Amino acid sequence: MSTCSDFAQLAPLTFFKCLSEDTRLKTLLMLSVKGELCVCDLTEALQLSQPKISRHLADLRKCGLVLDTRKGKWVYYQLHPDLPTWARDVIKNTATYNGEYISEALATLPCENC
Amino acid sequence: MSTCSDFAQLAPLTFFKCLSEDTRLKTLLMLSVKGELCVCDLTEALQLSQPKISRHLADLRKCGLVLDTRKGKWVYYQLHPDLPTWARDVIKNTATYNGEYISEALATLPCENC
DNA sequence: GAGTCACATACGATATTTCATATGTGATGA
DNA sequence: TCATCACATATGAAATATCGTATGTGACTC
Repeated sequence: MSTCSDFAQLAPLTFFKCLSEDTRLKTLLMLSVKGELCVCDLTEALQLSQPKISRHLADLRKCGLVLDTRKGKWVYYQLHPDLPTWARDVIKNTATYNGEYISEALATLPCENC
Repeated sequence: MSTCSDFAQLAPLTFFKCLSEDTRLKTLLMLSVKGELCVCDLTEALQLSQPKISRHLADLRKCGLVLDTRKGKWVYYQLHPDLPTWARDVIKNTATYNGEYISEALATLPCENC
């Protein structure tokens, strides 16, 4: 997707473009459920190449949907704390009402608080 | 976008792909606010060519997001009554919290119940 | 039934997105 | 400081989406 350097408020179109690709959508839903995941978690859970995951995470970062935090060698991602409420709700509700869409991916993750 | 012949429940990815393009997103938000609009209303409000509007409406139809009803020479569109609640809520809340995104387009419509 | 209005669709051309592969970068540890 | 691990980015090719233009279709009017 196009680099979305939105300084202003998150534009709805920008937001939904981020949700319109399988890897990005699953990543956001999983982050909503799990709170925080590192790149290798996502690579493992979605069974995809590391560059592919990384590229989509970069898109989400540029649009302000996720926040990355380095902890030693690992980089952890979470939904951005400044996400507008309406957008956060879209992600949360989508995860809630479409459990089967991410259940398989979630199953491969170490069960921390599930 | 690809033709989405989803027999099953509306898949979240299919849904968000429909929302990921300017014309389609504005159309859905306007239908959410106005309830029902004909093709010429949308063409006028969005200032776009008739084939362009028509093509995007066809996409939304094929994905089951809108329902069309012919009334004489005119074809009226509405959000599909069978839309899952979570999907309908996404559209409604997006319209509510992003009024400025469609306000200009809405302003050109005859004011019926605004 | 000929003309017109409102809308749908077909067809290439163009633009955008996505991807695999290769390579770069920062942190850690020997 | 050299190697390695975890991750990011660059590049060009391939797939997908979008568009303008032309044309088709159903309903109404005369």
